[in-house]
Amino acid sequence: MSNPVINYEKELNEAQYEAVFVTEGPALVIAGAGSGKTRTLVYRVARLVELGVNPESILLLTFTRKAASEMMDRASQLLDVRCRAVSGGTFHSTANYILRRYGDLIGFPGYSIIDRGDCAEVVGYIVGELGIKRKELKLPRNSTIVDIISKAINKSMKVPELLETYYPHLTDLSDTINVLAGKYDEYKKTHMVMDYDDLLVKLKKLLVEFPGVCRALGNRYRYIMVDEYQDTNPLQAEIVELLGKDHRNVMVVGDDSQSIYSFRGADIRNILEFPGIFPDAKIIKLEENFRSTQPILELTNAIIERARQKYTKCLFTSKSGGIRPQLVVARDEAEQSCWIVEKIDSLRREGIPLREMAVLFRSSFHSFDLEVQLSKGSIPFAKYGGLKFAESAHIKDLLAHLRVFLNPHDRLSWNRILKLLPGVGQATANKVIKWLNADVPSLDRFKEYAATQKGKMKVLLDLVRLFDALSDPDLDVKDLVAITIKYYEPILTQKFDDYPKRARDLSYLQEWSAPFESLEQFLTDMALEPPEVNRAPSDFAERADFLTLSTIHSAKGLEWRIVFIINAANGYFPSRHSLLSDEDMEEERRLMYVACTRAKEQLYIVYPETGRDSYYGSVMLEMSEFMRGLDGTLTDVVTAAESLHGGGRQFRRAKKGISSVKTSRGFNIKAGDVFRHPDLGMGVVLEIMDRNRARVYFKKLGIRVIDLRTVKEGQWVVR
DNA sequence: GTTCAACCTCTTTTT
DNA sequence: GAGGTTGAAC
Repeated sequence: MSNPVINYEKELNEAQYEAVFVTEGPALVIAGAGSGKTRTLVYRVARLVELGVNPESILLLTFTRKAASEMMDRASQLLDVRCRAVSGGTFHSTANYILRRYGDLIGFPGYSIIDRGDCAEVVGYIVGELGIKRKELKLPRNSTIVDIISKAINKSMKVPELLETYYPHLTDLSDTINVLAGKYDEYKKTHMVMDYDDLLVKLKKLLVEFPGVCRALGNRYRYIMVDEYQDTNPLQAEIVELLGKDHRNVMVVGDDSQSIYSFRGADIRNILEFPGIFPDAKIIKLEENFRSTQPILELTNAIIERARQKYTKCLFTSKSGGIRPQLVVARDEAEQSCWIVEKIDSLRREGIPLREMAVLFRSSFHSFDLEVQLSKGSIPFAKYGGLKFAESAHIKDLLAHLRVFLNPHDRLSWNRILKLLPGVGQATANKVIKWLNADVPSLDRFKEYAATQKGKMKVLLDLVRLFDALSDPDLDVKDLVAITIKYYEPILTQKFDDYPKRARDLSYLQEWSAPFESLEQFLTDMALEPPEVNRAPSDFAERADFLTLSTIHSAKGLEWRIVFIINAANGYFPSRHSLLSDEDMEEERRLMYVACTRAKEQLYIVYPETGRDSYYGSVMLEMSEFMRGLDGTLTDVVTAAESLHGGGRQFRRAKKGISSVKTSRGFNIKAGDVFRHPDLGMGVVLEIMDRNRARVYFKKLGIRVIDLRTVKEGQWVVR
């Protein structure tokens, strides 16, 4: 504790200082993008601990565990290690922590947590049990049914009511889906499982029905801070209210113009109505932007000013200078990817590390093409968002074995692992599970069953051997994972063509499991806060410096010197699902705002002029409507072809008139000609550089400069 | 009756 | 790519 006293006045601006020093009573901090929100929270944690508050009685609720743990690290550096002891995490992990202790009061003495995929499987199982004719009824996919059930809970609506508003085409199925929702709930109760929503629902139930527990928890968490409050749902708001009602030391921090999770039930009204719940709440606005340069801020302010809903603040910066955001028009997705790769390469050569750059997109599949091109261009990257590591088939396979080992009641996992055995399909799996459930299911019972089997069914003994190996009490979590991997590897190789990649994931999983003290903790954590990278750089050299690819949702709260936004075209971003609803379009706009405000120094917004459509083939696209009217005024508009290779110089030259050239072999070549090179394949001429050189875009290799003296006339196909 | 390979479609965002 | 569907092969 030898750190010098923190100089709050020097290190914070006025508004931040005020937020840090309001240590008692309710407070609402409206924090604009890049206004030092995290900094403020960190200093406030340090301040409270400095004042002698027990760190464990500070509850810091954030959107991801990583965010909480980074804040605690920074506070520790500022003050001392006591800050590491702050109770921090997501709403869900905090709910889990509390329910593990008090769950028996509401009928859940123990439980496992199931993810969205598991939920869908439960629904599928129930549909089968009830003998519902999927096709006849035109029942939507299981995952859609789960979405409906979850949305109903998060928006506090009844299923039929929700269907009317959000899924009008499914109102005919209202009764069926309602029945399914009921059965689904029953299943969870009898099998002792909770989904993500349950964690919040059950926590609230506990707080409401057991005032004593509520008081005890309020007493334990004397200082509550909630980050990203604009993205909480009404259920979460009620939980905060219940926990804080005695001491009222509740500070919520957020930005109404960055609310991007309404699809998950988040309600922007939470933040706007906070002063209604705590009428004496201090309202503090952080409006100075420390992140972006003036031209970027001008663009982002313009984007959000055009929103229908008026927001509560206006950002300013004292930073001047900086280059204007660039709006880059590419011919198609291939050219877009190609441009990004080249641009990143040239920035890297200028000495900017990859870790200072990010490519952001609306939907995770938007980056597929780019991922391929980056790999070809030897640019290492990590991808965030989209299908999670923990949700991929091979990881779920592996974990299912451990889940059965821990809890033989888990019928979903039994089903999964049995079907992995050769010669075992759904019918056999059902038979085994039925037999197991005729009595109390246990590993011994399974062993008994396997022993009686003959012929093909002897493969069940493989599983028995696995469970025997896992039963050694001296093994730690990492050993258990290692043994299971060894068992699973032959199945993996057989099942997946891309098994080397997946095998790497498995060893990564093994690494990840090492610090856990119990299998239960490990499995809970995998459901609640799994590793977030879903495509990590493959080797150690690459791990030193890599590019970030991320969905905008996963980029929340982060910043980079250079940001690229791709596929900024109507239908992609804004998403085509949102085009018909004003409300959804408003959220898309906020999403664009979040994306652009991630950039500190340079911002590139890229879109392709043509796209692929499964019905129409090639289609024309238009620039994202959030950029309309801002192109050319607050952004520079360039085409990808011009901009490549520091295109300015070549662009001028092209303008001067070299658009066609007579080669030394005596025939004319012009930009736009399609051409077949004997070694490089099909290409299109982008630009004639001089008498002897042209830049050509090859389908296979991207852009290459070729020597015109070497080409023969017969190779050209004039368009 | 059962498994499994080959085809199809569709792809928003996440704790 | 993952989930669903279909039909051949056991």
